[in-house]
Amino acid sequence: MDRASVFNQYLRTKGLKNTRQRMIILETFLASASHYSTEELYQVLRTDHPRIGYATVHRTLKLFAECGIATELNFGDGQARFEPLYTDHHHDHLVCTRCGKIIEFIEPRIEQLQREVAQRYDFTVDSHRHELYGRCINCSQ
Amino acid sequence: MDRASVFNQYLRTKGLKNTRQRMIILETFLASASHYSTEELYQVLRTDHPRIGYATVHRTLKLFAECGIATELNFGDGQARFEPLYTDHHHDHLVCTRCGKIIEFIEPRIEQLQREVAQRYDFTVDSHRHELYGRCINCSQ
DNA sequence: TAGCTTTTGAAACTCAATTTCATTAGCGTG
DNA sequence: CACGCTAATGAAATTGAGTTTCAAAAGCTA
Repeated sequence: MDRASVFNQYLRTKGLKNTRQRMIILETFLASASHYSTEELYQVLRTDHPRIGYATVHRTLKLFAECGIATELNFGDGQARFEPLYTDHHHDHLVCTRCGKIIEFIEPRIEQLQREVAQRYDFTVDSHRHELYGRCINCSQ
Repeated sequence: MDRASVFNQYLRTKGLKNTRQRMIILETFLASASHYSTEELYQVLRTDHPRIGYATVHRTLKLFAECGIATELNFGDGQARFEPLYTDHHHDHLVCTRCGKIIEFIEPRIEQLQREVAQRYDFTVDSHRHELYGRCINCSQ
């Protein structure tokens, strides 16, 4: 089932409504280069849909996270960011502190070690954050 | 060189002043169980030093981070937290989302894999964040 | 289509972080 | 030690992302 269907089904089961704004935001969000903050997505939407309000964008992104088609990220710049979630391959992030570029990486051995660590402390992990900050190849001199 | 000396030397080289407030905040911060938010440290200080203002606590914690004796953490609860930095053993965190308990863990094999990942993308790492969120042993049913 | 419920969007509000600014306090020099 | 300069302090104001409010508009179900 694709992410649009997941979202629509989530709306239906929760008794929420399938509105024009939500569909436009969903479409734009899924089509976009990911890692948008609310403000950034709002600015992108303004071009073609100037009547859609910031609060609606914000609430809709929260809904995406709730229903599992997006994850909320925070890279320490004081703005929450969202990315479409691909359930079939978990990844973490390299964040360039100069140009803002975000690189996704997959490293199953790290995931495995995380499970080991959690077990060591009798800890039940629900989620994790793992980001490396520094310079991407273009920004290192 | 201990952390108090590092801070004092930092003040001197930057032409900043060694004030009563800064010394009190430093002492309380180093003596404390770590991972204080600004607000929490401010509340602790209020007991014995009610004249020290919130802004001063905030500015002083930022100074600690600047001079390298503390690191700024963010566990997604909307408040920055600070912990005294021990340069001799880097660690990451397990964060209990129910009781707020914070467990520090060390796993050199994860550090090593991080270096591998960075190399894979020609990325120069300056810092990283790695936190596992879930339930500690007391909070899992 | 009616009637009920949710959504929208503008504006207001929240809350931590940060800045402002007049007063106070370090600190180097004479 | 006092002078004078500079930085620090603390109360209050400001910022900015996030969230809530509320009257009007729109979706949904019968």
